[in-house]
Amino acid sequence: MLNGNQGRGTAEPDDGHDAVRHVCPLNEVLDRVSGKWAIGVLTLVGAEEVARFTELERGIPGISRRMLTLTLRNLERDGLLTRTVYATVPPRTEYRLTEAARELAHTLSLLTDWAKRHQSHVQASRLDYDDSL
Amino acid sequence: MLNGNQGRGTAEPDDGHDAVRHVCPLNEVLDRVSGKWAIGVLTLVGAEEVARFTELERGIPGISRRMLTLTLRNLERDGLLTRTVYATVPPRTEYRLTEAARELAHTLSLLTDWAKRHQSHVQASRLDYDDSL
DNA sequence: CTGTATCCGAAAAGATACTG
DNA sequence: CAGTATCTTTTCGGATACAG
Repeated sequence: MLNGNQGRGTAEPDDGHDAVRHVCPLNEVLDRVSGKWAIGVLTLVGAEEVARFTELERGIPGISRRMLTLTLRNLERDGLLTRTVYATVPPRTEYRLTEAARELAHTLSLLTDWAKRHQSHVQASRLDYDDSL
Repeated sequence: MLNGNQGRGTAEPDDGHDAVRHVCPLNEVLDRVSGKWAIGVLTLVGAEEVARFTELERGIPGISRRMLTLTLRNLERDGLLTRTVYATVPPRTEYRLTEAARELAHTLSLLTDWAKRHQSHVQASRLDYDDSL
């Protein structure tokens, strides 16, 4: 902890090169859920129980196919969701949260609570700060 | 929520341009604590109760002055820490967590718990995934 | 339908030098 | 001591085209 050089999350595959990582567990989690789309994907798959690619694409306005794929792959790699491919024509792929991801989602909801409790404080603080410039 | 186009955190000042933001509270929080150094700074200031600039610089190996400054400014702007400047020579600046930040830190510690509980699962999943490539 | 492959611009972070 | 200013590098994400 407090080791410095904590890598931030990325949607691109992670080589794990950054030698001084993997030390603070908290940054580890944050790496997993950071990235512009991870939370949205996690939340939607969780809400649907089981989700298909195009369904996610439609459910998350603004996401590109590339980013959806990248985000899904990273979450799968980290064991947060499973990917099941049916070799039919047309193909069908199903995504589901793992139990670990469901527990994570629960913990994250506590963070959401914090955000709701303090959102006016944060907003006011920003206005103050920006005005004082 | 699930609105798409959630901006990710940045250490650079945030203009708030990204029109479709500020909708999912969770992404709001994540924006605040993302950035490579935010958690480290938050944690160290919290541990010291009151911290000075150089103290933080020494306590967070690898951080540059620029990034320390940017990170501190963003946290201050969001009302997560206070900055008190004493116009002495040499100058002295003190940083403290706000109450909101202490509550945030507590919630984040629950995330850390998740990370510790699942870190072997995640690690194994990654090895599996990478092997299968 | 479920992806890949490329290329490109934007944004985050690092290096280095300078200052009240 | 506590920052700024500038420049460069690295990483992330968007756009577009193509494919099994």
